[in-house]
Amino acid sequence: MAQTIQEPSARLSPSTEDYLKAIYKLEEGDPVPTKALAGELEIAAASVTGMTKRLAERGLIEREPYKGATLTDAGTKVALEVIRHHRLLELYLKEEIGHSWEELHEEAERLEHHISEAFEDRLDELLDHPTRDPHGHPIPTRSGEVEETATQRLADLEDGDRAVVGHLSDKNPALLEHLEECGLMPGASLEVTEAQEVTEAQEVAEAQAFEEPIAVRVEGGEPQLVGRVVARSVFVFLAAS
Amino acid sequence: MAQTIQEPSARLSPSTEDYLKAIYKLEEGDPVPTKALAGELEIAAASVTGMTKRLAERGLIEREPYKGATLTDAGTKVALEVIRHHRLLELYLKEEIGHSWEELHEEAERLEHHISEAFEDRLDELLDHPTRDPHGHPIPTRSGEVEETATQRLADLEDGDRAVVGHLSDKNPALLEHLEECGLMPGASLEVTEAQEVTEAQEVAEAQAFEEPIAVRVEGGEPQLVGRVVARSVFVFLAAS
DNA sequence: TCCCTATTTTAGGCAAGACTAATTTGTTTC
DNA sequence: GAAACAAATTAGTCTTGCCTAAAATAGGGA
Ligand SMILES: [Mn+2]
Ligand SMILES: [Mn+2]
Ligand SMILES: [Mn+2]
Ligand SMILES: [Mn+2]
Repeated sequence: MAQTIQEPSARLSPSTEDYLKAIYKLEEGDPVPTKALAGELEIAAASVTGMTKRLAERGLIEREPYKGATLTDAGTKVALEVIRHHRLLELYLKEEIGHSWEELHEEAERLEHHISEAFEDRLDELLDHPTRDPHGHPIPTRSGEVEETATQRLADLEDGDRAVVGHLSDKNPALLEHLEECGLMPGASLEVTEAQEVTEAQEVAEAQAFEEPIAVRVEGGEPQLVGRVVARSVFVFLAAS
Repeated sequence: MAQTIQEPSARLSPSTEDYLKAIYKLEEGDPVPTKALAGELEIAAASVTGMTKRLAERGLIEREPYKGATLTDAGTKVALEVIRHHRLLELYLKEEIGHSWEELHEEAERLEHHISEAFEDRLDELLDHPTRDPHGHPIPTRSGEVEETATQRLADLEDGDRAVVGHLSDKNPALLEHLEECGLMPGASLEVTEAQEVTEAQEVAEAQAFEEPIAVRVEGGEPQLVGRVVARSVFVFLAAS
């Protein structure tokens, strides 16, 4: 019970930060169950029980046995700081260092725990105070504000819909390569067209790779077919019709 | 005894890497005593005994009880890799990110353990395959070659000696600031002059800060007085007279 | 209401890396 | 050669984070 408040200078462990980040990602109003957290972190459930107890003692989360974990304000603050590090790093590694989609995530996943606040600030300046990472995820501000995120999937749009790409799933690097070639990058405007407008050769190729394609025209380009699996990993802001 | 050889892919812990680096730094032919290592790492001697045993089991060092530790070839390779990371990072942070002398060392000390080989290669390219870090320390090549290091101190030169600055002690950031103002940076050519050539006002100022100054003229500049303490932290290559 | 099952927690272990206190060893000195 | 002292090692603990196996619990379905 005696929730130990320690000096803020003490660096939290990478493990601690990853737990808080994972809870932040999974919580949507209600508490995150042990098993969900275990899945996200690829760790045994029993280990999560132990760790979350310690996090609760430190005042970073609230824990309801058999229910799940919720971030406290302190915990949320840490999570957002780590996410800010992660996303600034990803953008930096992509833009300035030239890392591939493949390398981006892993490198940022490690470095996010080890850069100083001064480094964070330098990156922010150097990148001209960016608001989105290369996947289109919002970069939290230093004070913890987060921009809105798209919830609609490209795969769920209908003929004639116009939209702007918000963000892309970052699960699969190969898919990101593909999307880059298609011009389906965050910020791109697009329109869902009729399937007929697409050439047959392309149709065959796409159909082999990914079933049930959707026809899309990215602004300034030709109409093209995009596989449903692919289109499901593209999140868009639907334009008011 | 059964010295476990493990797959090279397994990342070594920061702690392990710091031990190897410290042994590399302290060994000069003969084994590094427990106490010396404990001092360098700011860790209790008993802890060092325990850790060095484990390092020996892993084949990274050789350990002679009551004598000390020596790096094996495998251990040396790791030490040089970490040092390469450290020095590339220091240069990068100074040149591209704009870190201060103060921030340089600490940041590099952490990040050296966490960057990927791909990142290392990118830094190397971006910096145009540098051979020296901001302090003038040689950057080991990927294959583990290390350039020669200066051993003579500016403080020990005599009137009329000419020399080129090799490297600077990296203990004290404030001192590095001072040296930068004096133009005493790695690569600078200099000449030790007669004390009389220096103005009296400067003499007084310098004498207050650091006793028993030495008179130095850096190429392209005016003669100036440099405190003995300061001059002791500047290592030079003496020019053949 | 009772039982089944998935989830969660408890119990017990382990490795890494640190600590302090006690003991041993090596070395120097008289 | 014994005593004294410094250095090193051993012994015993601690914390963090992970594991597996066993026990407990919550909640839905019969
Ligand atoms: Mn991480
Ligand atoms: Mn991202
Ligand atoms: Mn280090
Ligand atoms: Mn250096």
